[in-house]
Amino acid sequence: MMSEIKKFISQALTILNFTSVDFTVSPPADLNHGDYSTNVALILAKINHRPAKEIAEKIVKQIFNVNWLSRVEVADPGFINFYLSTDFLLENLRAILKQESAYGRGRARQGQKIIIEYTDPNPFKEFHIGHLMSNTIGETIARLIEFQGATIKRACYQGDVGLHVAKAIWGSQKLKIKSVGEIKNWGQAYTFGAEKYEADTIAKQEINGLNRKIYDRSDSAVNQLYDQGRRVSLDYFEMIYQRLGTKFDYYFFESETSGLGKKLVEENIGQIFERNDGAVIFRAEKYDPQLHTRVFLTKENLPTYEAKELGLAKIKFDRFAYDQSIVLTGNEVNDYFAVVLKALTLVFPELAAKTVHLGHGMLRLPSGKMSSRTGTVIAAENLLAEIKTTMSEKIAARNFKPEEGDKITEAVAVAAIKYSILKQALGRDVIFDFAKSLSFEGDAGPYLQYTLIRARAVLNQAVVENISADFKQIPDEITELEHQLFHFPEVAARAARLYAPNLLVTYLTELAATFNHYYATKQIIGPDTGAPYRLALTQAAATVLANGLELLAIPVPERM
RNA sequence: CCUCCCGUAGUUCAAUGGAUAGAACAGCGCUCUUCUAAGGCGUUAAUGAGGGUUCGAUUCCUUCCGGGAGGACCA
Repeated sequence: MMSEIKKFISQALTILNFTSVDFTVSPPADLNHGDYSTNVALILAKINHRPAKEIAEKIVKQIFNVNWLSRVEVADPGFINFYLSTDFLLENLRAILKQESAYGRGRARQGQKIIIEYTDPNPFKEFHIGHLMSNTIGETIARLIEFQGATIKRACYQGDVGLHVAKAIWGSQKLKIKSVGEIKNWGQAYTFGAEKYEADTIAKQEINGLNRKIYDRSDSAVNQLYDQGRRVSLDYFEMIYQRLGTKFDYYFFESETSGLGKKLVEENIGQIFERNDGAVIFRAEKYDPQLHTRVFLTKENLPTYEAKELGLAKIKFDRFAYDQSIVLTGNEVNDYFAVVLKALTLVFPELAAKTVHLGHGMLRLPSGKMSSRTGTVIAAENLLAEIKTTMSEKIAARNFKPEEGDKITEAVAVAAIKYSILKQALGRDVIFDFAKSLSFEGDAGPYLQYTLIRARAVLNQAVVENISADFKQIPDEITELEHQLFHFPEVAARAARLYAPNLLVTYLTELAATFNHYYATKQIIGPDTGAPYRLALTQAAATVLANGLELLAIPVPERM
């Protein structure tokens, strides 16, 4: 509808002999100002030295016989507001009931092949709340883009070689850990190894030696530990992905990108890269003063993460010939990813042009940054467990059977943490407030779940009472709900275009509030003849909430 | 020292250069003989400071103040 309105205005401008200008048509922040609003008159006012309202009036007079608009009005200081007609909005409700889970789909990415990399935990190390954050955001962005018609491949890139692996294996040897089949023992082994590496020079030498053995696989005892630890880690990650609703299509490992990365750098020494003090470096500041020099091959002739990233770009493309490659990481690597991307534009210009890097913020606790190096790391699993424990007390009051109660706590815990991550703009840190996340009131994941479950409860009750949704008896006044439901596809499209899940979260929260208000003020299954229409509206609201929660990858229990 | 990101109610967050800067939590006061009160209704409260661009600035530019991240052989 936005483009139709834009077209009407352009035509009006031609008829009125106004110069064509760049103007916007968009839903205003406040739906009381119409379903759409344009600033065209404000822009023309200056050029034509006439009051904006006068110009707006002239434009409005040129717009007639549009059956999907109920009115077009001019508002101070010169906005033109467009209100959709009741008939049009009712037609949309019918469309929602018909399309169900497909309602809201867009075509902005139709036919595109997109690969998105996120989560990226390292085997042998903890899957901490930073990974939880990356997974949550990445999964939602993947779903948003998929909803716009793209073919999406989800990728996870994992560091299965390198010093952290040597630290973990060294730790497991020193601690004489017997059951290396348990993930928690590996976390302990890594922490021990990492501490000693910093504090003890002998340990440091041993770990460095071990690192070489791992790299060339020359020691069968080490190989056995390595293989077992890697498998345990990967299996464990898989269990978490299942809880969070992610299914990866591709797994890439540093052990496979390092060879190609190294080769790509070596082939371009003298042109793109240069030798310096024994290492091979890339002077990115030569191309952009905001960038800096980074090492791609160390003195030991080992590829750094930067070099591996070049190899990874190519390996991804060979696996899936993408139109776009999205890489989601923590924003602490923003500057350095910019350097890598610059190098990539010189090595593979066509791949670099298709690559987008997104940096998300950190999940912080009131005590500060979590880090696996300082030992204050919080495992994602522990955080979820903590939330579940607190919640189970609340759930107990509701007398669910233990099995269902556990399902509910799981779903609500996932919703609580995911919501707090997704509700804010990408790139901003999330201060995780236990008390607030556990309160489950107001602006939170469980609020959305609760609202949907409640709507469904009404619909179920209607089945029991044998009343079905219908459009025969339309009320004189429709509510804000009908308007909001219409805007869902636009919000989903915008959230996808801007990689901004928070826009969808805000929309869904507002929609839930509107529905809850409706629920509180109207008896949906009431004694009057209006029940069928109210059920249709309830059904539509439930559908949009469900579709939205699906995009956020927030599970919805049957009851709560 | 340099680069990047960020400063919005007491707190945690929103806001596509637009209209009266939205929520939630905390506080105060209401609200279940009706479909789930994890709900609804009311109420107090904010753009770090100064310049600039603009019809219009939380948003763009600039200076300062404050916080965070990064800056050669880890990632």
